Amino acid sequence: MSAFAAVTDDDRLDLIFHALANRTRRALVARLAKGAAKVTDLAEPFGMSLAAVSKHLIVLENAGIVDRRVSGRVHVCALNTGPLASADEWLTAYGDFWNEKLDNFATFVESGANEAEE
Amino acid sequence: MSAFAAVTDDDRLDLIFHALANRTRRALVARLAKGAAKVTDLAEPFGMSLAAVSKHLIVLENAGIVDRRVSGRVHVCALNTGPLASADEWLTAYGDFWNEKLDNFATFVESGANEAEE
DNA sequence: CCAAAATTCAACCGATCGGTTGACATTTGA
DNA sequence: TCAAATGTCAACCGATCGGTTGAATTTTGG
Repeated sequence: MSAFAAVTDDDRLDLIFHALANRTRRALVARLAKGAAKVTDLAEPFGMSLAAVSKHLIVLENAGIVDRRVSGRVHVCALNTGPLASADEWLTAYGDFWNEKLDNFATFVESGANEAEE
Repeated sequence: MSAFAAVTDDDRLDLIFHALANRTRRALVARLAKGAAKVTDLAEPFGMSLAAVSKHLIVLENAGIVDRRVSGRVHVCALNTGPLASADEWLTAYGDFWNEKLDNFATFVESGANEAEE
């Protein structure tokens, strides 16, 4: 609720969905779901430079999906499920009607759907 | 399961999460959750060109989130919740352990967490 | 028949993405 | 003490993003 530089829900969802829109970052999330790990170990399975994985982790961190604890020279990363829950809430808010109005396109098609015609 | 140009789950999730990583497109999804609509009507609330909204709709369509029915010169768009459900499944697969190992970072911190040290 | 409507297409633009490499700062351990 | 380890930073690169404008295409209605 700060007066300046207000961070909106849209800002947060932009960061969260963008962070998840990359398979390397999703793999990092999947890996971290099994437990905390340091950057070097996280980078090992991927065929790319450490710097590249480091940048991916920063993207996840900026989205709030990953927490980091620095102890000495090693950075230990861990999953923060809060933002994942936010994304999940957004999805279910606009998608959980797959019970009531399931497939509104099909119903639209057979109803003649004058609503959308000019 | 075609032999050539196999489309993987990662490919699909890339498209879906990318499509949702933009607030205009999320607003379009929110709008379409209330019912099918034609492109011009969908574009009206946004302060941008029709072509821009058209491109956003194509992104959503390529992700499978939006279906399109062309009747004459109007294109009627409708939500397809399938891909939203896929994204939801991914999220819950890697996030629903917020019951059992809730906040594995906190537990990691106080446990000494030799697992991740070198 | 023909102008207007609906929409995409094509070209362009600056910004961001996802990767690289090399330099840098800090910490560790022998 | 000092080399190796850990990780980020900075600069760079080509590709993609998100928007614009203007032209093209198709369909409609008078």
